[in-house]
Amino acid sequence: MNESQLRKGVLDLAVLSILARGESYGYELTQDLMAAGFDQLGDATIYGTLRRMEQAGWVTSRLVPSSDGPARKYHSLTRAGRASLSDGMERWTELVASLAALMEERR
Amino acid sequence: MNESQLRKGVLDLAVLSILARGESYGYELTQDLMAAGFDQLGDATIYGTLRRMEQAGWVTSRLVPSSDGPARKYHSLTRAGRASLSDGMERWTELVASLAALMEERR
DNA sequence: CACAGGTACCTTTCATAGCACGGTACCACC
DNA sequence: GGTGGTACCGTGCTATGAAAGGTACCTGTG
Repeated sequence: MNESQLRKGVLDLAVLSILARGESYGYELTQDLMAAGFDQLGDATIYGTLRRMEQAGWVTSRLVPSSDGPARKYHSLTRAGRASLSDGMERWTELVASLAALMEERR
Repeated sequence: MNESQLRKGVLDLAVLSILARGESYGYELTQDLMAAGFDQLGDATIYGTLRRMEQAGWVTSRLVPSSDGPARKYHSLTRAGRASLSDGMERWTELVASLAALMEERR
């Protein structure tokens, strides 16, 4: 059970949560997530996640040129993305509760 | 983000937690887990998990014939399995905290 | 000017885990 | 003898996190 397996699926929730605070771009998201405790997070993981989310209609993106570096691709939540976040948070909470119950009973 | 993705990695923790209460077998584990809130859990998932755990040295198994049904394969935690559970619980707690922080800040 | 380093994005490829599906086999009961 | 519950297993599919590599922009510094 390596760390990466634990992260599976949870990462979507983390990204959606950050985007719910306002638009962001891949590089910044990676930094934010690592600062939030998601260690050893490769940037390719985030870019893949964002691409999937855009295909699913959860986020939209716009390319914004920058004068002091490469262009940034800003992503914002759509209505569907917000719905998915609510839904995911609910199931996440249930999962946490289920596991907490199991771990509590252990001796 | 389907339910099964959320479960990735988490299932190991759930199985280890149950086994920490005492030995059990695949079929019973499946029942217990579904009762605990892990809906739509296929039995193949559990058998695969147990097989991986045995290969990893986290559990041992013994086949016990039954007079009122097929033989059962009982699994118990090894010392390494117990260590893995402790470790996993710690990282799980951290992950839950990280995500809680992210979800809280959302508007 | 060359080049290192930070920023920012992307693609290809791989390993893994959950799951659907199908199969085997034992036992009890009607 | 057929149905239903118990109990196990193998094969193939799919999604996803991650490694590895590549491109390109800009700001220093030598």
